[in-house]
Formats: sequence, C-alpha cells, structure tokens
Amino acid sequence: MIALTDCNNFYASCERVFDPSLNGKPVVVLSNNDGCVIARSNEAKALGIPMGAPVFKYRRLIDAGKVHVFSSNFALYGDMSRRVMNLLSEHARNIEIYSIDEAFLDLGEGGDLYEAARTLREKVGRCTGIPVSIGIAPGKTLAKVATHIAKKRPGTGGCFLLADAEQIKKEVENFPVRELWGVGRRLTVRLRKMGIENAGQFTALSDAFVRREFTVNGLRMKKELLGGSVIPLEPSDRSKKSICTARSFGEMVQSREHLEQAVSSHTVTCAEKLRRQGSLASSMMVFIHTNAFREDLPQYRRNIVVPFPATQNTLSLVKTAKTALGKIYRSGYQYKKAGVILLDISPADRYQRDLFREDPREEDDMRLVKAVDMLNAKYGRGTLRLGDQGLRDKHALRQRRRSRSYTTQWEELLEIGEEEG
DNA sequence: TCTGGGGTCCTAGGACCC
DNA sequence: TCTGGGGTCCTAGGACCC
Repeated sequence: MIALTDCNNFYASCERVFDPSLNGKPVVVLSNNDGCVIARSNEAKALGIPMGAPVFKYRRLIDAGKVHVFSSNFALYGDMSRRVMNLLSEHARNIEIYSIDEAFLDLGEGGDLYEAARTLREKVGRCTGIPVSIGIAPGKTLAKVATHIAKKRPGTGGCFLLADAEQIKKEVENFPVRELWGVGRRLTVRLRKMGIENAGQFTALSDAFVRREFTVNGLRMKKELLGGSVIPLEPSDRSKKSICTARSFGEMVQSREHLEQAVSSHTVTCAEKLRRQGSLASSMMVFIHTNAFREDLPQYRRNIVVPFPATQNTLSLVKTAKTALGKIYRSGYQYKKAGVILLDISPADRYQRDLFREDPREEDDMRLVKAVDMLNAKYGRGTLRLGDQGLRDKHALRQRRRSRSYTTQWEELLEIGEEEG
C-alpha cells in the first residue's frame, strides 16, 4: 500500500509555525517579485482568492479581508520541508519525495494502516507544526484521490484509507475527472466533450480507446483507478536531467550589460546545482523575453541552445552563456525575464575525455571553482562572486514582506520575550 | 503601476543507418 | 502505374506536475 502525504497550504502553514497569532486568519504567500498568490490558508481560499491570482487584481479583496501577506521565503520553506521529510522517512519502508510538500510512502502490507497514518500525522504536527493530510491506497493515483478526500471531506481526521474494492469503486465513480493526478486543463476539456465528468466514466472506456486517445499515460491512469499499481515509487535522489535558473526582473531591463549580469548570475547558480549533484552538462539554453502582459509594448522572445564539451566549470559556462546571449539580444526592447537551462546532463565520474581537445585551463579553473564553493559554503552564498555578475544585484527581487529565515540564519532566529513566557 | 519558478514525460516527424 | 523492412536518434511541441 502507498500513502501520499501532503502538507496543507504548505507555505502559509510555514509562516504560521513562527507566528501562531496567524492561526484562524487568512494568510497568503506571494511569488517572486510579490507578483502572484502561490499559497493560501483555508481562510484566504474562503475569501475567494484564487491560486495564481495576480496580487494587484485582488488588492481590494486582500485589504478588505484583512489578509496577512508574505513574500516567498524559500530558505524557510525548504528547511521546514526537510524536517517533515526526515520524520516521514523514519516511518516508511521507502519514500519518494515528490515535491517540496508531498511524499509517497511505501507502508508495506500489514497492520492498521489508518491508525498508522493518524499517528504519523500527529507526530509531524507535533514535531514541525505543519498540518498534513494522508491518503492510503494500492497505487499512487488512488493515493492522490485518497489524500484529496482526506483534505476535503469533514470527519476524516486528515487521513483516508482507500483499500477495499467496493469502496474504491464507489469513490472513483464520484470523483471529478479534472481533479485526477495527470489530468490538466486540456484533458479536462477533451474529456468533457466526450461526456466524461467523473473518474468512473473514464475507467469504463476500453483500453484500446484510452491508449489511442490519451497515450500510455491514460492507460496507466485507468489501471491505477481500477485498483492496480503500475506507477512505481521513484528514488528521491535521482539526478536532474535539466537544471534551470530563471527570474523575472523587478523592473524591466533594457541594456545588454544588465541582461549579461543576470544571465551570468543564473549560470553561476545552475553550475552550483550541477556540481552539487555531481554532474556535467554539455549544452545549455539561454532565453530572454519581454513582458507578454504588456500588449502596448513591442514584444520579443527568443532562446538559443548551444552545445559544448561536458563541463561543470562555472567560468567556461558563464563565457558560453554570455556568447549565447549576444546572439539573441536585440536592443530597443524592455526585457522582463532571463533564464538559463543546463541540458544533456551526465554523471561526472563517467566523463569521457576528448583526446585532442583538452582545455589546458580546465584543471586550474576547477581548483578555483571548488575553492569558491568552499568559501561560499562556509561564509554564505554569494560571498565570492564573479565580476560578470555585477557589483550589486541590480536585478534584485521585489520582496517587501518577507518573514525571517528563522531556521537557517543565526541572525534571524526567533526571539521569545519574557512577557510571552 | 502591478502577472512565478522549476521540473518530467510522450509523440510525431524527419534524418539517418544497414 | 508500379519502388522493402527494420531500426535508432534527434527535435519541437504539447501536456502534465508541484
């Protein structure tokens, strides 16, 4: 049996852990640059603030509803996630960390699984302050369904066991197809045109039809909805096949120099991630674009992919990225976003060297890069930076309402005054 | 005025191999 | 008029996830 553990309103819940006066009040967390709403407490959802809503469009509602607003604080959320995942791993035979706030657990067969889930939920709540919902079922797709029920249906106590055949059939029949794991906007529309609104109707379609219309993914989904388990648990430590760093600018950017600094910084970040997972990349994509929402302004968007001998060397990667940017940059536009994606990633320990094209500087470069990594690890990210990145972060994010990094910075620890006990 | 960031997988079609 | 069979690799585009 597989359990899916999902943290409730995760980012909003993280903020509440360190300010319990927010309990019972509407809380939202914003995306980078304080642009969109990316997490909402139940109270904020009840006010009618949608997921992904641009803040300025809901300004009135937010002000009127006395909503507590936070800029995103990923240092905090990442660390809280790590704590939750550590606890979960202690109570499962195997765990797949599926996202920052979700994990699939292999619970094995025996015992009272519902009770086990209740105990685990209570423990995570007590040790981390994060409320979670747990759904248990024979496969991942039904575990997702079970978690959905655990979260929405009153009286479940935050846990739901979907095990016997009759019960599975009944729940699947009533489950809206658009809420299924693997069904997005497009599929919802296509299914509706076929008259399919709930998961039961979907499972009634023939295998051949499902395969033809919805590919192997659709077929896997059907089998899992019927109680099978065909989507295996993946190891959580799989290395990434692509590594991306991209940001919107707080204010639009025109100059090539400024874009170069942003692209250089993103490349440095990508290269750090690349080395951390012990990989090499042998191509990269650099992309820039203007603000598509500003229909009154001239639009430009372009990307370029460049191949190169496999490396994890920041210096050569930045050089490549700057050359690539030069090929796609056009003056006269107001740019909103720039990004870098490392591609064709392979393990560093299986690197096949090129007999005829060895870069003599590579070895020296790597010694330097590793020394920089060490110093940045010891004294904090960005302590040592490349000149290419610019002296100051001119493209700094807008983050007006960020909470403190309570768990990852000594200077930002939570202080508890005497009057509060 | 103001609209996020980071990923994975599948398919179709073209180029190429013998 | 009529032109084989079997395969791999790559890419772009589309769809999905959180």
